[in-house]
Amino acid sequence: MSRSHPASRIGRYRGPLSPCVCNTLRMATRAVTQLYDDLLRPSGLRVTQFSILAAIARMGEANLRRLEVALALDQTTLTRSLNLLEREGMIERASHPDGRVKAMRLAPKGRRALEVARPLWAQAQDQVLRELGTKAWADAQRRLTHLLRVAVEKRQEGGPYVRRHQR
Amino acid sequence: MSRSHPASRIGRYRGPLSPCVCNTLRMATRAVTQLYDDLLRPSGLRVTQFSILAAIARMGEANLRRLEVALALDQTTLTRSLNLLEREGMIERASHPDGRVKAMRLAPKGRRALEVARPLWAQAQDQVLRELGTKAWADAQRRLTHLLRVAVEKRQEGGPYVRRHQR
DNA sequence: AAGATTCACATGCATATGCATATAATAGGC
DNA sequence: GCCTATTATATGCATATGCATGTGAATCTT
Repeated sequence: MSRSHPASRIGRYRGPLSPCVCNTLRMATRAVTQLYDDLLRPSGLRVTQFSILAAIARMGEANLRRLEVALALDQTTLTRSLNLLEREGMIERASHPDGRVKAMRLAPKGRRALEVARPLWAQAQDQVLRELGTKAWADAQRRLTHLLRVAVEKRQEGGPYVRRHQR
Repeated sequence: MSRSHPASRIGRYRGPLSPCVCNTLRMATRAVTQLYDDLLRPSGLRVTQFSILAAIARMGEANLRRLEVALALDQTTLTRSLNLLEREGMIERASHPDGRVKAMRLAPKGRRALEVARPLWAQAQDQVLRELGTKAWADAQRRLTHLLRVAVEKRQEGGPYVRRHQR
């Protein structure tokens, strides 16, 4: 198992891996994503897909705009992710009066997958919270959510280097 | 600028966006990455590339294994990222006694790009730390780094659902 | 109601990410 | 030294991500 060796070296490392907030977040996110994905594997869902399905389940019926807001995920990414989930039979289209809107809801297969995934997700969540501490995470979550809001607001203001296409 | 509208809706949202640690991390990481990338744009580097170049600069000379450990980034991802940086002329090969090792170091162009990028990175870092609070971030970083280590250790132990290829 | 504008979504392109596996080179055991 | 195991990196495949832009449908303006 050669792939496990560098892991053990990471395991021995002490001290901050990088002073960059973004890089630290990216590193932690990669590792945590792998942890969730490992545990979710029997459900056939990755954590990214699980999050989207769970969001749709919460909303009952969803479209790109609402999901873009709820998941802070670019619309163009969502278009493709939803197409994948639709091809897999996890979600299906729902009719909508506005001809522009592509409303989607859970399909039976998606509902079943979600039911299988939930307890697996809970395991991953437990493992992570045990390490972070529930209280510390509540605090971190507040701060990350605040940061998320601010970052989004900054670019909507349009800073000097935020290139957007204008018409 | 239609792309900015959903952003403004995210801006109005209050409360936790998701109870899932992984999803919260992913959302925050996406937003923060965009903030850094926006500011880094004049340097021609994305924050992912910046992190790799900075790591190589710290090491002086690097190979995949060392970077895999330092960046907690899969070796196969690094192979491709380094190829891109090499094609761009940011890094170059350095000779190495072990014929298997692909040692790399900064090329002049990479050194220059890094110098352009550093103050831009500092701006992004400042903006983020101003929101998070330097002290709170120090705490969060400790926890995230700990979590990273634990997540990596968990999969090196090989949990029930961690499929690895054996020979 | 026609024309312009806005809105919701899709597409082309490029990078980022990781799993499963392949390949090449070194190290070890005999 | 030879055969095998290990190590370092690469490749095939698939998803994730976002920028720039395209397309079609609703809305607004006059």
